[in-house]
Amino acid sequence: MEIHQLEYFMAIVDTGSFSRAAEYCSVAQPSLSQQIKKLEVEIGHLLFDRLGRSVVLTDAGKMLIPKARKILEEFQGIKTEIQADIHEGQGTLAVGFIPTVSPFVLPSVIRRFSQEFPNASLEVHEDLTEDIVQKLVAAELDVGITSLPIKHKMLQTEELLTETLLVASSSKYDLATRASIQVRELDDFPFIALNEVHCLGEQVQSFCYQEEVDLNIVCHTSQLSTVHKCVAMGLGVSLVPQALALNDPVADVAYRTISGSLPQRKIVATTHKKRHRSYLASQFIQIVREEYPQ
Amino acid sequence: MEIHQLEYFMAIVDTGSFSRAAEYCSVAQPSLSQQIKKLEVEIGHLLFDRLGRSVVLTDAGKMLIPKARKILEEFQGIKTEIQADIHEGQGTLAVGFIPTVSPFVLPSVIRRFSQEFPNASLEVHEDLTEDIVQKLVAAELDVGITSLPIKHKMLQTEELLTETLLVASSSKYDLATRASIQVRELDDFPFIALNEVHCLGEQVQSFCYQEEVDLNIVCHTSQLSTVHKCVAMGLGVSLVPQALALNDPVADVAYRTISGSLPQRKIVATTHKKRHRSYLASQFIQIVREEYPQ
DNA sequence: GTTTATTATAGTTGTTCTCTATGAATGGTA
DNA sequence: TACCATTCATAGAGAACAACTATAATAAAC
Repeated sequence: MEIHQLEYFMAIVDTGSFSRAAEYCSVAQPSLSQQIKKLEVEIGHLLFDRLGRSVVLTDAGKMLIPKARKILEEFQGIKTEIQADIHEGQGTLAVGFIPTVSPFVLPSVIRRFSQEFPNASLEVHEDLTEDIVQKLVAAELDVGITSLPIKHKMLQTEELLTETLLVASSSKYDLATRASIQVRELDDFPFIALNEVHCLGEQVQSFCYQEEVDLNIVCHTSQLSTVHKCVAMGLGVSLVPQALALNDPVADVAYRTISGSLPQRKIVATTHKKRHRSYLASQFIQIVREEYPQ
Repeated sequence: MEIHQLEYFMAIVDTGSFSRAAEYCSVAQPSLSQQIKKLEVEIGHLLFDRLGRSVVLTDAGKMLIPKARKILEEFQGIKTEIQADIHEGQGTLAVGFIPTVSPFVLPSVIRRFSQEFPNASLEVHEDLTEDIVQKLVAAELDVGITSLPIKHKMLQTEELLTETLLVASSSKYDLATRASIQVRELDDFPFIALNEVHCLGEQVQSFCYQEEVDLNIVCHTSQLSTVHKCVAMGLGVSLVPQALALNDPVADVAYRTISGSLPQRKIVATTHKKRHRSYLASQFIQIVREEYPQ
């Protein structure tokens, strides 16, 4: 049973004749006769009685009408419905954020995305870079908001912004009031370090290694907010993302730029090279770009 | 867009791979790839992202799933549903009776038919032979219960029974008590004639013409029941179908057989030669055969 | 790096749908 | 009655399309 056979059938029903139906369907009349015959054989009943001058439906034919009409309508609808669904932002989107980014952007991004695409279903994961990479490769995530470097050969990155790392220091230390801060000076103060499972922790460490600064680490913690609190309590200084300073500034803490070689991280949208980037994904990335505190 | 394309699509969705889907559908994998590509082109969106090792649905693909599933289910159902409908007596049947038959058979036939085929839709027409013939030819009726002759070359008849016409006479006339009645004797009594628009009226007339009986007609009426009442009132005698005597006997009327050449009419089921006789039609004819008073 | 698994591409084969031409039958008309 | 017009069915040729085989390209696993 084929679609065009049902189309021919309904054309005959509507026009009341094989010839007129053939014209309506833009095929030769014998083709139509042949296809109807095939349909009749498959269904096991005659659909029409051929009276020579006219054709009339058999009971089986009458029973086929509503079923054929329904299927044809649905067929008709498929293409346009999918276009419409995509156009009106239907769809699902699974995104991942690294924990050193999500607190500052997730709330506003989710709010805007939900407003702009109320029909979409958004699924947000907060994971370490490694897990995000793995999920992107496995297509469990559509977009990952991470920081460079992303090394997997199946993934591609699109730069969103370059975020400066600021020295955060409570007023307890004179760093907070220094006119300019050199990297080398960091080892004069106790340092609150983020655990290296975070890419940010790794980045700070490698930055200091490059700059030949031997940090005086007094505390390792696995959450950036804990680092922040420790700094606020005057337990030490740290290097924190600019977004933290912009988003959650604490009264007694100064956020200062380092002179000379600037510690930075690149925030990127990571996607699978081989996967088609959906409209929702593109829009989501654009929203992150716009909502990222700068 | 074709059915098999949707089948291939769903097979890939279910198996998670082109290769496994190809095996499942018993086609070569390239055929499947090709058909999916055609489907994607027609819909205007990729349905799957090919990641090499695995394939994952795009948004468009996800949207297609419920629609494809629905259509395939309906397609699956069509054939069996029509078989089932026919088997359980679904369908419509339009039948016609001539007025000189319907009073005696219609009620019991309709009752039995409705009991045996509660899902069927029965449409009963009561018409003169001429109209029944015309409607049968135009396929407005499926079966006509008429009396011979039926002359139209597009129609065929199936004999149900041969019905004897009886002399009906009230006790007012000695016909009622005569041991045997000869045709010739009919002209000794006033005769109540049925109008010749009825085939029965025509048949009585031609019978008498053949037998060279010159009827003494005192009344023409267009309803058999009126004839009957006139006879009961003693206005005259008449020739009436046996079924009338069996079904609606009146106390003071005798129904006698004519000796010698017997006036008869053949009751037949008339159908269109070129039309398929439906199960319901066959069953209906059988019911009429069984329920006809004899 | 090699192997295995998977999809895409190319070219050929085979099926099937469509077409033209013609036949058969009905219904109306001279 | 005979003829003409209309309509559906049949037959055979051609075209379109889907299937196949073989092979390439790619990614994941060892």
